[in-house]
Amino acid sequence: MPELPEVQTIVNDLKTAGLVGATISGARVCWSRTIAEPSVDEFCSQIIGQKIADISRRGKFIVFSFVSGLTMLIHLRMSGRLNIVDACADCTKHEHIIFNFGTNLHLRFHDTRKFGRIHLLKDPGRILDKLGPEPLDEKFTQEILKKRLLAHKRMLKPLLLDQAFIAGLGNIYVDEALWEARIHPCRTSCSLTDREIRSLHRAICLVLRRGLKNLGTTLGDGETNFYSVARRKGRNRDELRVFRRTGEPCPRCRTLIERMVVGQRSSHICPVCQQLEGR
DNA sequence: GTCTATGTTTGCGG
DNA sequence: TCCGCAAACATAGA
Repeated sequence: MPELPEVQTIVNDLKTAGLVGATISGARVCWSRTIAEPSVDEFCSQIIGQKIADISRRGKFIVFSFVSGLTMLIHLRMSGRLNIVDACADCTKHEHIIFNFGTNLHLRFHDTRKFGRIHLLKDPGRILDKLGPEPLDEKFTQEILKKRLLAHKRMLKPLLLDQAFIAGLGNIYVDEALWEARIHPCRTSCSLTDREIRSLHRAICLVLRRGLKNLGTTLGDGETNFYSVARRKGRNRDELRVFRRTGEPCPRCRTLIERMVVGQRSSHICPVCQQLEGR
């Protein structure tokens, strides 16, 4: 599912495809709930003639900045995808929004589970300012992480998944980071030692950079999996140490990986490397 | 064919 | 403040 490395990969691919500088000539909305704001009618009329000045990422949002000053935010949620296809290509089953450029290309928003959302607005800060720090930004230091962890008394895993605490992490990379840092997901945020915080900070950066280098994580072959623009898969699955590896040996100590539910989310841990020990 | 787990976010109630 | 639960959906896999 698209987390920071997957969303960044999509943004990079959109830019490589040459979308910056292109002007949208119109949009067709096939599933209206995808458009979070404004109304579908307003969205379709306001998008006409918008020239793309930049494409970037904030947390798990794809950010289209237009020359006019308007911004389009796309959140893929679970199964959203952006495809650049020939304008003549038949419309496939889950293509909900189709952008035209007056060329032979289309940008199509494809979303099997229909949870993805698109905003078109003047002030993206209204949404983006609620997000926590960017983990790969140089301003995200150990000290910042420490200060934020100690400010809460919450279970670590749900806290790391909270986009207002830190932006861009999802279930896969949180499990991977906690394993790298040898910390149990049920630990309380304010109980971590300085050493553990330093380890966690490094681990978060490590697993995200690794995911990015491998162009994201595609878990299987299904429709709901991650694919970047042009349907390319990510190859980070082979690099995962614990996620969906229940019953396989821990790469560090060979103990079998266990699956447990933490904060209503499946979690994968090494019971020896990541102990709770009455903390 | 049926049942269940899945994963992101928001919102509600305790 | 924090937690659990449900909902928004369709699909994969048992």
